[in-house]
Amino acid sequence: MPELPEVETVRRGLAPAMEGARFARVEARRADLRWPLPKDFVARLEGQTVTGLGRRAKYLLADLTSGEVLVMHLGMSGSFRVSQDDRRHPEVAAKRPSKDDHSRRRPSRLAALAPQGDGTDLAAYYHDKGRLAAHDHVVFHMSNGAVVTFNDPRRFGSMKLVKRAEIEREPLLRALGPEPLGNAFDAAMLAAACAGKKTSLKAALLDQTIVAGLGNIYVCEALYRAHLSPKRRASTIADRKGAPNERAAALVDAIKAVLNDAIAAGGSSLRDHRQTDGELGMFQHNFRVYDREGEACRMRGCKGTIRRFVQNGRSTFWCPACQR
DNA sequence: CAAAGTTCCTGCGAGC
DNA sequence: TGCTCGCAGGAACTTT
Repeated sequence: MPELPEVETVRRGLAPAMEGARFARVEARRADLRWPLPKDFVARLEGQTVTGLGRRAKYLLADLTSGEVLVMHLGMSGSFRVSQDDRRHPEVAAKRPSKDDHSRRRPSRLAALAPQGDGTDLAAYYHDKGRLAAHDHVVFHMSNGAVVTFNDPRRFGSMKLVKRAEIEREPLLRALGPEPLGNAFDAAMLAAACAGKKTSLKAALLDQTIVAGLGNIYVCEALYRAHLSPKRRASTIADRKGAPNERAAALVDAIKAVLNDAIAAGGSSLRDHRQTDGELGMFQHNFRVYDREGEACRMRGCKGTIRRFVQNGRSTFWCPACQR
């Protein structure tokens, strides 16, 4: 699923559920996502409060009171879902008593687990396998009643705990290029990074060490908006000294515009991406080339047709008529 | 069949 | 010529 706009959409959805809340209980239902979770993963999370939820490129970063950072990546098919366990509120639970309600079956466990009275003691309420779906690998039961569930069929996603003080040295983050929506990302920077590159412009934009957060969809869309061919050599957006030309400026503007548009639309929903409330992202309806092979180019004055070809093992969609 | 991502490995060319 | 070194491209991971 997830490129920068989808991850940012997820971050915004998770923030109200997680920031300022404590991990009352954590379930690691699979020990292996992309890599094995640390053996003490649950212990290092439970009891910690999330002081902030940030994003770097396609990574989500949850700062914890322990001084560690929970680094999360959605891979290709990962998604987070936030639900509210209303049974933790006695007045709500009382309105609909049920013989099947797990909370009624566990009074003794509840009492045994009730050291604090603000959520931790109610953790037993949350355990409800009937609510879990296939590929729900990690579940965060927050002290505010929010239940945050990580689902990832392909398990290319990952979670890792890193000390805040060592975050700059973290291998996953260390080599990342600038944020495409940040001030550091401009025509001069992009041109300098592409100067001397023998690879294609498309491959350069997918290279997370040049600019961090773009993926296959938004690279295709940005190149289209900038009228630049994905086959063009990356070095041709710079002059011989590495200074930016007009192509670099157009490309930077196109990248920022398409990412901002996509974030405003809640990201793109193809197979797996959902906003954390389960709503679909909407930006897929605004794709101009991605997955539009054979359709007429919609660029003003262009009579071209959108084509697809495989580049570095991945589908590239473009208009050969207006992208040069 | 092809898929929104990242890491690891191999092969090639440049340069010493 | 031969040997590094770095870059570019491809495979692998997994499930639907």
